[in-house]
Amino acid sequence: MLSNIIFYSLDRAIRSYRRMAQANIDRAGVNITIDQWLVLRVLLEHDDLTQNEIAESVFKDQASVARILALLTQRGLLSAVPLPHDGRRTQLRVTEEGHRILDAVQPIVNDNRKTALAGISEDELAQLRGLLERITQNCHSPV
Amino acid sequence: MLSNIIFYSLDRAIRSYRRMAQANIDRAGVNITIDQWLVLRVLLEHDDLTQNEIAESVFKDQASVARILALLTQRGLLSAVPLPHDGRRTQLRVTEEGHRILDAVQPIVNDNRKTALAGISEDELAQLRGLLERITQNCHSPV
DNA sequence: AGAAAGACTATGATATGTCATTGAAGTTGC
DNA sequence: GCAACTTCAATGACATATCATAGTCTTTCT
Repeated sequence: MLSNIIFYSLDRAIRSYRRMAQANIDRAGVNITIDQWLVLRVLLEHDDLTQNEIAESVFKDQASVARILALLTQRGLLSAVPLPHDGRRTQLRVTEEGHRILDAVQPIVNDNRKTALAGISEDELAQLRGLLERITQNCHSPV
Repeated sequence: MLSNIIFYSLDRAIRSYRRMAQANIDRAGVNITIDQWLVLRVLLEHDDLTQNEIAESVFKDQASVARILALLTQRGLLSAVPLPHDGRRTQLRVTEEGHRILDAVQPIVNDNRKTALAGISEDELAQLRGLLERITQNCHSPV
């Protein structure tokens, strides 16, 4: 049975969460994806990261980040100001509209987390986190 | 910090695993994706499922399954024989080549699992599974 | 300075995820 | 036996994941 396979359970958990999270954002009438939200949120605190740094911090590919940034900019949630000291890069600033969306989404995200983790204690959460970290570590070690 | 967010840890764990798993399959010279492998494996045991049934069993969308089936058929790993009693459907049989690939991939998948779960006890695994199931359940309940 | 090496962004190609819809085929109710 | 409903597969549209590479800009080395 697939349900015995831990990675199937993992996949199911994260996908269930993503579906619920996105559905709740959509229902609130906010037009953003959770991945875009995640990137935008990182940029709120660090506006001078390279795409690779952003990618590392949200555990995505540089190519994915590039496309997400393009969409965020195109939708006016982000502004890209050329950096004087490096012609390849830009400073990525969250716009007014971007702030509005971040503000609108934050409570939804909090609710989502509460819903998803209902009935799970702090101890269990810590254990879960620890196990996930170990799996991540194991998968990174070069064979 | 993002590392405090459980869903970020979840996402990271599953993506790390997927990257490692796919890299190991590629390194072995087998030309298949893990998602295609998963679907093919299900069809090995049940060749008369509808796309929706397959989708449910591998926790994917019907649209995703349709495309994966098209690719598997196109690559000759799967044959689609029309079902006499229902003109909309076909019987999906794993071909010789499909069997060869399944046989080649199985030991790699076993190794991957072993690598990913190194140092994690049966008890911990059971707990992990339980927590993931609870999260999945929580996310499914209608708000 | 000039060349080689490295960093950075953008983009092509392919696969998948998700929602929505279409069109075909089966089922039910009358 | 026909109309309404349901099931099923295919596909369009868009977003993301991944790998690879191109093109630009910077740094380093000599």
